[in-house]
Amino acid sequence: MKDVAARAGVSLGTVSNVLNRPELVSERNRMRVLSAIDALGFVRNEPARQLRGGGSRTLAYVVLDTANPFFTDVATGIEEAAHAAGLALYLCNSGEDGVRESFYLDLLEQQRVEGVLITPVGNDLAVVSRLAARGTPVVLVDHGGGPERCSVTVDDVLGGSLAATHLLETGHERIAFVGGPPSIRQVADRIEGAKQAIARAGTEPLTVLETAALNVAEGRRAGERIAGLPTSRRPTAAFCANDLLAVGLLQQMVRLGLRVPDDLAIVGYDDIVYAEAAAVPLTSVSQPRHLLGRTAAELLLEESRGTAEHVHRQVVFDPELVVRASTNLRTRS
Amino acid sequence: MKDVAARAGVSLGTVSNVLNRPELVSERNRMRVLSAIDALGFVRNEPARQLRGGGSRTLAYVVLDTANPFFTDVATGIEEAAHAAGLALYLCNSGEDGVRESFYLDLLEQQRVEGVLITPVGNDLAVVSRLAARGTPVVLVDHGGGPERCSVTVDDVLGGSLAATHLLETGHERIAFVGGPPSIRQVADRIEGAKQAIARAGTEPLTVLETAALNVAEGRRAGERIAGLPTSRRPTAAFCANDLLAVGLLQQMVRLGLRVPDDLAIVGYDDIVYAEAAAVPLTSVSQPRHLLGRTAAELLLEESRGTAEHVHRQVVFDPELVVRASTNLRTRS
DNA sequence: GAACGTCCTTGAAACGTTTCATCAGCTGGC
DNA sequence: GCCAGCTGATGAAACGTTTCAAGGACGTTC
Repeated sequence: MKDVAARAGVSLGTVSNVLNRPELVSERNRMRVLSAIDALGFVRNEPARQLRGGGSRTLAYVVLDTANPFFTDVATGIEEAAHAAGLALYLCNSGEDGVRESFYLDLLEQQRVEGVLITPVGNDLAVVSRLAARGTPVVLVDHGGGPERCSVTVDDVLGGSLAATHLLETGHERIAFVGGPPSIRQVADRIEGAKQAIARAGTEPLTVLETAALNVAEGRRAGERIAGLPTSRRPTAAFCANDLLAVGLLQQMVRLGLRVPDDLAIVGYDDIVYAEAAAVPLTSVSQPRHLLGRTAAELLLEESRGTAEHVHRQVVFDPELVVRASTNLRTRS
Repeated sequence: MKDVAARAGVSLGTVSNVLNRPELVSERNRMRVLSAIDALGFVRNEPARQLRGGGSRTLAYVVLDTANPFFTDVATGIEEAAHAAGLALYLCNSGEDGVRESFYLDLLEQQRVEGVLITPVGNDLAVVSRLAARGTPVVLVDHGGGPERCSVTVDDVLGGSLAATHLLETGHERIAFVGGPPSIRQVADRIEGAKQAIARAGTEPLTVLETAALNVAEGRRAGERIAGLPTSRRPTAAFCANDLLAVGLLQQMVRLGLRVPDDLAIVGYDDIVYAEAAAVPLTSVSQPRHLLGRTAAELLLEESRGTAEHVHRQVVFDPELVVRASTNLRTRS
């Protein structure tokens, strides 16, 4: 910047004014400074700027798993809102690793970002609380955090209930839940919702087929277990904790010669793009991913800009059921 | 930091030494400083640190599209290498938007990151060149950029050739390519490779079914077109520019009552996790995504740390064919 | 007991901005 | 011709670190 000032024949302060309050500078000097900047290829030094001025104009989202399409859609929603407010968004991938998560949180705090959005790895929010206590605004995404924190979630109990209700209405009385481990809050809530709906209907209680993880391979394994049951005890419908499981389950059914939805109806969760693209398009519980992200970003902006007393809010969205061929007998070819 | 020094009863310099060269400080003072840091909840101010010291210990990857599993896998590879070198990785999503891309590049340059990895939006590398010319190390990912730049790519001509050769070897003589627009370098190269293989075999020339984009919906549309052809002119095999197209094509075939691979064999590209999970598991050309990312990060580190004369390298990986049921008659149920 | 090392600690300078009080030069009014 | 008021430019201070030359305390050696 010193060089720019020298080349334009003005003082340091004037260059700074051109950059920050151009209306205070005369036309002539503004031009000279701008052309000097251009000629020298000058690039503002953001760290120095921040040191003096404050704001970093940057938000960060610590993602649980970038490989999961659900989270990347949420991230897109966040970015949209951030961009509208003139802020940049950095994505950090914790990869479900608590150590990496806190590594990134430390870094972001040191970097003095304007605020942090996070889908935390576990249920222990100690690191997050520390961050917030020291003054960095934090919003939890797809994870509740009590009244002293902003959060945005989707009602998983309702989602479970929607799925089970739909299966009951299409005539199923023997329903299995496929998913796990139940220590994941989302899984537990979805089971709970399904159980409630079934209790209301008064039919046979929900069977839970626990899986070790929420991926395609586990879905296939669950498919083997279901197919191995005697017809009399085999469920006529399966509600999967997410679409990856549902896809695996569907694939295994086809392989073993069982028909979907005739022999087994399937409901997934998340409504990822591949759910519709499956050979038998999957009925799935859809979450407003985009809106989830956008709302989270807006809460964060509100918290970070709100001068003094900001009221923490916990926003809960409702999921929706998307019915497709995997449960709908009439649309079968 | 001043407060910490005061509370510990030492000078500023000593606090800094505890943080950066603890071996120079006496046991007693080190303890006092550390406990003062703890008590005060002191967090290093990274911008100030950078202003004085230099390095930002941060890399960034400007991703073309975070919703595409291919790129998130590449990102995972990058992160692994960055982490091993003690650096953090920020992900920025250009979302195939040139304006956003250059917004992020500017920001990263101002932020003085150690280096930038990028999968550029278009073929115009002007912004990238400017960045590099000013001294920020840049590595292109999945995009070639001439000898004056480091880049990491996969040989798409070879990939196209592998796919076509496999189809020829399994007895197909009427092969269609599904994909587009051909202005995308990857698409053009894959067509080129397939054409070469077919020319070598001397069979009927490749038909190209151009699509407007590389997604599932376009795949379904292509499926309609293929199914609509009279049997005598209908291809017996389709090579799709990526797996999303292949998934859509497969789905449409099933819907319209055509069998895969009997009536139409299908080969996809990218080998995304959903390729294996399709109801008829897809044969696909697999790219070493993880390795691609790791190598790119290593090149960047080499360039950013290499003191003076760094030789730009263009690394090209070979793709591999993964054969599954969508082309392999023998494994059909 | 003086001279010399070793080991720690210190204070000041520097990094590249922004901000702010001050000042120079003009214009216009009387 | 003088002064008030205004516009625009200026230089210095400040932001929170790191680094480095210099100095202090203490122990060892002759």
